[in-house]
Amino acid sequence: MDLRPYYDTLRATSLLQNMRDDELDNMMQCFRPRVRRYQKGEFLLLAGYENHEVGIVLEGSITAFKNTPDGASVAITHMGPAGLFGDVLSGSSLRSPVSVMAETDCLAAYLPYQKIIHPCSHLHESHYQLLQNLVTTISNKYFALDRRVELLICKSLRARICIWLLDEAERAGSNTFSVSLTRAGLAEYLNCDRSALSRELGRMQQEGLLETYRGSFKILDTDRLRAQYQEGKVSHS
Amino acid sequence: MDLRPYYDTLRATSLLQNMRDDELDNMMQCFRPRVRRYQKGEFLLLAGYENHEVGIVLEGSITAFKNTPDGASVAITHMGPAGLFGDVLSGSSLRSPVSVMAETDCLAAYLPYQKIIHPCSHLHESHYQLLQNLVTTISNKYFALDRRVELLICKSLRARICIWLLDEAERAGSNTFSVSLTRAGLAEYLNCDRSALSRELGRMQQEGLLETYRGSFKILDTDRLRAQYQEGKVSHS
DNA sequence: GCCGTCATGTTGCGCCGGCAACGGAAATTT
DNA sequence: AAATTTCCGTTGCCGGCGCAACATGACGGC
Repeated sequence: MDLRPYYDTLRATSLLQNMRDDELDNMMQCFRPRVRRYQKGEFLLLAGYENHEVGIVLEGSITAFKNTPDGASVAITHMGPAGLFGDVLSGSSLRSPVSVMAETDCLAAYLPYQKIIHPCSHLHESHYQLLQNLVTTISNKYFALDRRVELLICKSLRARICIWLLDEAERAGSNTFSVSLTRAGLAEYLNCDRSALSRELGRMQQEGLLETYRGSFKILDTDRLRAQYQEGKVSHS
Repeated sequence: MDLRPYYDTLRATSLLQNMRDDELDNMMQCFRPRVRRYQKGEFLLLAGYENHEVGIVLEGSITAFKNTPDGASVAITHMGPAGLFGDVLSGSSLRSPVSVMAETDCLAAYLPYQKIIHPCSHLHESHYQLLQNLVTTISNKYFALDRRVELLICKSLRARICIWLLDEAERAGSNTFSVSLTRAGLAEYLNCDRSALSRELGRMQQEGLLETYRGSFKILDTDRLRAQYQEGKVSHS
């Protein structure tokens, strides 16, 4: 299948960013990516299986989640076009801890990992870039997870909220920002009960630390937030 | 410096495993690794700085830790000869979240990341292997961290202990195993209070789930352990 | 309009687990 | 072997937060 119509999408991925058309031509010729269309609800990747392809979302959106052993499932990420999945996994020989499902009807392309890691004899300069991008992508996912751990080990809910607020404000580059997360979603990320989150946010508003309505937040006192984060850290004796 | 005396150590790393002598010769010639000796207490890597080398411990041992903003520090890992550090970091443009310090007098070699990712023109087959190893190494670190998150999001201490026990038993390939962790260390990993850990382990012994003395553990009822892990998962509503 | 659904706030109860303090065993030092 | 330090278990206290239950308002479909 000809992927030219999707070159802009490909270039939007962290793996293939800034690649020229002719470079992409070469790569696609070399990789011969598998392309498949999925209906909403179909699985693109099943937990428990090995995987040796890097998936790229071309159209529609997908969701990744873990199956908890009792049958329930916990959402991990949602991704739209230019989203990458299976990237970390394909470099490992482990079985996938996550499943990936089509959130809407969607289209995905798969690059064989072996071809990425073991480029064909007539190497192009761009292939080095691809390798570097792969490593960078995985590394960045590692650090994102690391940040999550940093958050999770905080013993007080207040501290976790503070971290999240400060992080989010930094990302937005402003003390006022809004997110698409629902309260329940935020509670899940912060690993706490939804009502407890509401309660704590309420308290923090009373104390004049911030204002919030639905998905929008406004930090009023950054310094005090930072201070409160220190207190509620780990300590455990 | 001639690294031949350390080839066996190099081969013990996940990065350079199974490389033949002549392959290592070629690589060392290509990489010209920096080698440095450190005294106990010296820093091999400082938090807050970028890093673009992969460090390999040749002699002695090192420890990696995070500086918490209030000056304290939390240990992350200890590594002896053939340990790798800075590997995930070097692929990213981020500043290091961890510092690495010499735990004893030690010797370390550094491979320049750019040379690893961007092999010289006369490519050797072994270099592809190296690249693959690099990706695999980073991926594995990712999944180790992922496992940690899995553990941390369990709301009950009991569930966290169960996961840890089951994981450790699987790793040991036996229901009886011992670890070098101290109780305090285990408590830190499980993100709980040391006394709370003792209390819970005591209860679990009373219930006939396991026996433990110091660093040695013996699982008596794997099934019940697994069942208890299910109950104390996330749920949050 | 009316009704069902979903997102959010609120509140009382109860318990898990953090914390501090102590005592004893084990390991290490002198 | 005495002394010192580290490690581990135990226990009482009580506060944070999970949990369930309910109320409210926003949204959308009929």
